[in-house]
Amino acid sequence: MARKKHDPIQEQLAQARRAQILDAATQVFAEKGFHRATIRDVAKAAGIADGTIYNYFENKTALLLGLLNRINETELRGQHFEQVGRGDVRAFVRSYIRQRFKVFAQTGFEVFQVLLSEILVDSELRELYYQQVIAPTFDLAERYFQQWADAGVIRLRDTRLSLRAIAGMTLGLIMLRIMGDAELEMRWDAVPDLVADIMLQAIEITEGDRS
Amino acid sequence: MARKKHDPIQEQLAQARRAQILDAATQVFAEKGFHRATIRDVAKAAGIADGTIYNYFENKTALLLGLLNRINETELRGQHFEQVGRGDVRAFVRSYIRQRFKVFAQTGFEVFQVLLSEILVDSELRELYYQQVIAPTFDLAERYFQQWADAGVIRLRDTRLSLRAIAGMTLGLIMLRIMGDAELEMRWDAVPDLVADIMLQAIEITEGDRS
Amino acid sequence: MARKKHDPIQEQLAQARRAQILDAATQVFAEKGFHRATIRDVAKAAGIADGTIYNYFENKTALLLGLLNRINETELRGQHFEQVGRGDVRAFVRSYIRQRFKVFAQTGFEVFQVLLSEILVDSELRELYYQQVIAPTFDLAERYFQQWADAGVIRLRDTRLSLRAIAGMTLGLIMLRIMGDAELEMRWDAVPDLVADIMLQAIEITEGDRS
Amino acid sequence: MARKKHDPIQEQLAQARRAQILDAATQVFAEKGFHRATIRDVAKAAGIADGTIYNYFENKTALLLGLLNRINETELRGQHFEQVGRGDVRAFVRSYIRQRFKVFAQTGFEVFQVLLSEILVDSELRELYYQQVIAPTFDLAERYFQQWADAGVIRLRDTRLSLRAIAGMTLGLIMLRIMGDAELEMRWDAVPDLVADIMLQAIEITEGDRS
DNA sequence: CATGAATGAGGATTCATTCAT
DNA sequence: TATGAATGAATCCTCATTCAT
Repeated sequence: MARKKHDPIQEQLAQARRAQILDAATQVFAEKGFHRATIRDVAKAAGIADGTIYNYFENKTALLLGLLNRINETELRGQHFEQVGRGDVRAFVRSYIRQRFKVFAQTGFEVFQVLLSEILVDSELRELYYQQVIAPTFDLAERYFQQWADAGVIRLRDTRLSLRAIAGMTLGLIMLRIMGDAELEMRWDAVPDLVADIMLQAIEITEGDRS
Repeated sequence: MARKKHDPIQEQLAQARRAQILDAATQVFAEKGFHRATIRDVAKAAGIADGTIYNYFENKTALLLGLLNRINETELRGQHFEQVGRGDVRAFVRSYIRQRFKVFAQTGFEVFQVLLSEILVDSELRELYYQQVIAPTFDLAERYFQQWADAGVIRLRDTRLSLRAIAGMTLGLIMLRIMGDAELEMRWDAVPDLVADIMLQAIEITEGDRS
Repeated sequence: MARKKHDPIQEQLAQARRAQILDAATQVFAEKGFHRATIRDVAKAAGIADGTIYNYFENKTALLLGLLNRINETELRGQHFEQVGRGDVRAFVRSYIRQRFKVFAQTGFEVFQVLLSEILVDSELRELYYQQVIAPTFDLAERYFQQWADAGVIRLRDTRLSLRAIAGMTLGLIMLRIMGDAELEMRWDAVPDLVADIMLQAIEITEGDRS
Repeated sequence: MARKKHDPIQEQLAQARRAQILDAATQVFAEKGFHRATIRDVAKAAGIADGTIYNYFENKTALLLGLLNRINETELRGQHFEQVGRGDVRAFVRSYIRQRFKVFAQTGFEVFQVLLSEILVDSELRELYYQQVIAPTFDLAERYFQQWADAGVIRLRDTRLSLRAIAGMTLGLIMLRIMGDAELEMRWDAVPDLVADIMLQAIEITEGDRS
């Protein structure tokens, strides 16, 4: 009668099972869409019984939230990065953008496919995603930009809007790629630097910074 | 029994009814999502009976295709524009971008909300959308850019990819707006010119053109 | 496009269908119990499709409430009787009890079987039943008894409790019969008068009334 | 491996566990009903794991039978009483009825709630209950009554039916109380004597016996 | 014996679609 | 054409039961 409730081994097993289920859900949802995919599909993909899923997730919707949380964690791990950039704005921006794209690649496009799809038509999920993922990123970035603008390192007419344009560019590129654009699929590696370049042009770095 | 099939009045009525149903579908799908929304929801929103919908659309999926076709038509009407721009690249780009955003506004964000959502997880629809809407736009734009590049009016390292970046920016901004970004909602009117500016910077117009 | 919503013919058809479903539900529930019986069982017994039931009843539980309401209506129709008894207490009581048993017979034992079973373990239904069926009966009866007691026609130490004893006797006899007591099944016709007799003895009618 | 099977200590422990489980089952079943209550509910209420229940009971239904058996045992212990009454019929009846109610109180109303509910819709359980609990009681009582009737101590037109009326009264009062009748709950202590009185009136004790 | 994760059959409910009126 | 009642396939979820630890 070993007390199992808070046994760290049990806890690890449970976490592994959750991950296994979420992986299966990602694949299946990306393929058939959240609604067309059945719990049985997910269970089969995970190699477990239907009912088992409910030992780890309240209901089908909770699987989506599970995916969202996972993204959050990945994002947060990615954010540790902040410190990296000091000194050179150009270097910082390039490095930051690259970092972002690395995080996306880690997360996997399928997850975005699934989440974005639902986010578009589920207002609750939408708000959750916006609050937990989009807004924090914007806030962080805005602070940086403002700092640089105040220091005269960059010139930027409309920080908030420009920021959204860049973020939108990234999001849109991901969507276009998901939509199957051959060019993007083929040359995805070139994308981060392109985005960085466009961004750098947009923020008009002053000469003084260049030297 | 007068043959009603090709009666132009009948035809007009039918078109009106189709439009009425698609409008209702757009509203309902945007609110609840394609799958969560029922045919009954659509029928109620349209003020007709469930069965009536099936006199105008094969099945539920056909409603989505109906929306897609409508977009196509709007887009095509928008494309008439082509001729407008000659002469000045700057003016042309600004005018083109404005035109695009006007078309989006006409189409209505809800339609994108619905279509994009399904496009992300329905490969058939995705291909249809890509072939019918995205690809033609890219092709057209590419031709223009190449033309200018060849004429030395602009300098562009990577036409195809840059193009996708700009298109992605537009798409991404629409998505961010759909997601409820307050800044974008508030200042949507300023967005087209911002996009145009960033685009113009990206394509590095040569000095000669400016004078 | 005859407006069907409030068409009295449609209304009648709907009522008939509801009755048909409730009849089927009664049979099936009585046989297998509310929980063991499936909606499919009920549908089959009613000769309709599963889904059709949901056009007339919100859910499975609503079938129970439907049965309860039906009892109410039968009871109320039975209560019209009130006027009957005047003058002689003995005659009144006998006639009243007989009337009650007639109503029970009309309602059918199966309905009680089903309802009582659930009432015992479903507090909501229990309260509903008590408020709608039991309490009104008690109130009415109490008023009569009190009236007679005040007029000195009967002697009764404990009106409220005695009343419950008599009502309990009736209820209990029904239960014993449902339980399959052979004696009661065989001689059910003799039961009303027996109950009336015991009741009459219990309320000790004074001599004056007898003459 | 000491043989545990017939170890009296083990046996006692097992009995205790069975009792513990049945107690939990009674509470849970009474609250939610047999079907709505889950094995997990019972296990939690008993403070043990789901699986453990199956070491003591074949399946969920066996829990009901376990409750029934328990009632039997209580009843049998109560029946020891028989001897008490000799001599005076009045005293005997009062004492007997009181005894019955004491047994009911011991058993607990919840158990009746649960069992009666299922008995009403489960024919197997119904027969079991009738054969094991009701019938023996009737048989016993009938013999007494017949004996007294033969001895001329009481006058009774219809022994078997009257008996059922009295038993029904008891059963019905219990049901009314379960149904939440405030009067009965408040004055339950007065009930046994009331029942006894009504019963005594019903059997018309001859004068000779009174002196 | 005790545990509780895993199982998967079973059932309530929904909803796209049909069709008689 | 319009209607909306009827249909029944499809699916989410529950939960009794098993069994490896």
